[in-house]
Amino acid sequence: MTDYTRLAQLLFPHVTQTPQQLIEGRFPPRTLKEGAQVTRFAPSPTGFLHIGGVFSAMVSERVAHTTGGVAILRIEDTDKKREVAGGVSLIVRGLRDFGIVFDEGALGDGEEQGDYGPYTQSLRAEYYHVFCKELVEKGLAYPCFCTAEELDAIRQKQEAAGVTPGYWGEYALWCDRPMEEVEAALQAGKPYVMRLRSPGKPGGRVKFKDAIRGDIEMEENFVDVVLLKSDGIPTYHFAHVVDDTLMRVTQVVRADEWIASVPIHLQIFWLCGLKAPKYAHIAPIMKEEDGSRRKLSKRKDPEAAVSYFIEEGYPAEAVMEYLLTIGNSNFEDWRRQNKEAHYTEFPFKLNKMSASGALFDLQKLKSVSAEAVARMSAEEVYDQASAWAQRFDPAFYGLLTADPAYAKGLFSIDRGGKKPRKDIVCWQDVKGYAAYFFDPLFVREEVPDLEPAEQKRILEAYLPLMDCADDKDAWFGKLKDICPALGYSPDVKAYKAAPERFRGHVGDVSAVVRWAVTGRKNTPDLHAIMALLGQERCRARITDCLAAL
RNA sequence: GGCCCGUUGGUCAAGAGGUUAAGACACCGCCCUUUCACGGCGGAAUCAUGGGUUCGAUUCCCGUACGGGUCACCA
Repeated sequence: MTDYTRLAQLLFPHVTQTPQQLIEGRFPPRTLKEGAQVTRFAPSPTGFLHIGGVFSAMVSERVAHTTGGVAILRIEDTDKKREVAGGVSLIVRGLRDFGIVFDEGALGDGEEQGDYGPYTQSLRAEYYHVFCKELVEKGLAYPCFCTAEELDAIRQKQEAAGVTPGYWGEYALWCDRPMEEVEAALQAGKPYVMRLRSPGKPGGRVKFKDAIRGDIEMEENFVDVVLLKSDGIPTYHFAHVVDDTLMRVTQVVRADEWIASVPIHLQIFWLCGLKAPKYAHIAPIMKEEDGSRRKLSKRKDPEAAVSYFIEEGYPAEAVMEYLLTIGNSNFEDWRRQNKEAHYTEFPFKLNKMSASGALFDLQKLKSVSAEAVARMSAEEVYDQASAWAQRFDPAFYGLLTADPAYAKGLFSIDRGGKKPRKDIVCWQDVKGYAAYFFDPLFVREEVPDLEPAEQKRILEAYLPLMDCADDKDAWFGKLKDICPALGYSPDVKAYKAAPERFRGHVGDVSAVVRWAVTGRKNTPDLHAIMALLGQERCRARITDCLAAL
């Protein structure tokens, strides 16, 4: 028995399997069609879900599903210090709110689905140990008993000497200690971490291909990085290698801050005798502040929390479409050519992603959202708006759902044609948009242009003729009919040709009626509004108005 | 500081060694119109910078600047 196998036995007496057995037994190859990608979104439950996380999750999920592959949601809870209670369900629920669905992984509340689990890293300790044990046997990993103070001293020494900081070369104190010393430390029960015995050298080079950036060449890793922390839980680097191998991930999609550690990852894959997955490092969503841009941050930008978009009432699919336009700029063209299609039909491509981070543009989100709402049917608008109101504006929810047919009727005004209105950007806007349809919300907030006496003449002339059941031509005909006697032109062109001959035109007349009935100077099609409001309500409003004049 | 990445209008961006350098959002103007929208038409606005290579560079190469990332028992 060599020293290495003895050490491995000492370190991992509980490990009986080999990586090979795991790979062939518990985690067999998947049967997928040619080109299908297995991807994963692997968040840490360290706080609320962030729009950048949604972006990353969406890209992973889209890549998997547009290629006919599998999307995994894996929870990276190896940092127990930063973990937040309820963090997992926050993520799962948030993602579900946006319609991002995974085939395997965490479901929240401790539940999981899929055959390649567990999908929560804290539950996978045995697997990491299996791989680590083999590395020890091959002399590629070793225990390090350095204290935080010792590590600190090393760092200071390196800084003073101006050399690359890190646990490597002569600074790797436990790399070449005699077996007796290691055993003694172990016997003494000193805490230790497991480190990689890196074969890399300063100045060595590694090359790899990134799906978004193309070929990248970097200095190879020569640091004896930590594989297992003193509590036996792996670092990200090691967990990435083991998990993505066992889960049969083929395409890693992650934030570009990971580019710098690719040499470490590639080296661990190589030393474990494993094939590394393909990588795609996506640029983060940025924010502009004080004239410069920076990555959107959880800490500093609470408006980046997905809860913000939910509360404002942006339709989930609108947010997804916005993210898609950031991700693949040809999405917009596709959307214009496929007006009716669902966004999941768009062929998302990693290699069309931008290598530099896009500024989050609320203006653009609003436009995309208005566009998305305009595409919806009155039924959909009603369903989604009332679902939102139920959560965030119960009083309005009551009004909206008291008479569903009426509410759907108001949403169908100027909707569905070739040129739908785009007044509703998010569900929060609905209340303001529809207020005058509900007596409890009705107020005359704007002031009409005409004098009260003039308004009175018009309304008195119109009221006896008003019939909300008229069809549009008959309805407008009556407005025109009262024009001549009042001194207004029923024809706008005639008015414009000789304005001095009239007090105004039919548009001015209808403006007064509009104001009396809706309290506003601008509304969608007034005929449709009055038809929906009904004769009684319109008469009451005009009568009230008259009484106040 | 070392290493890596990036830089086309205000924003998102297409693009190719020779183009009038697409398109979208926002902005401005006009048209349509009973209001507002919607829609249509038009406008203003961009290749960070200095050197090369080339007949020709925004595109290729090198440097510079600026921005970003990373160098943890965090992910």
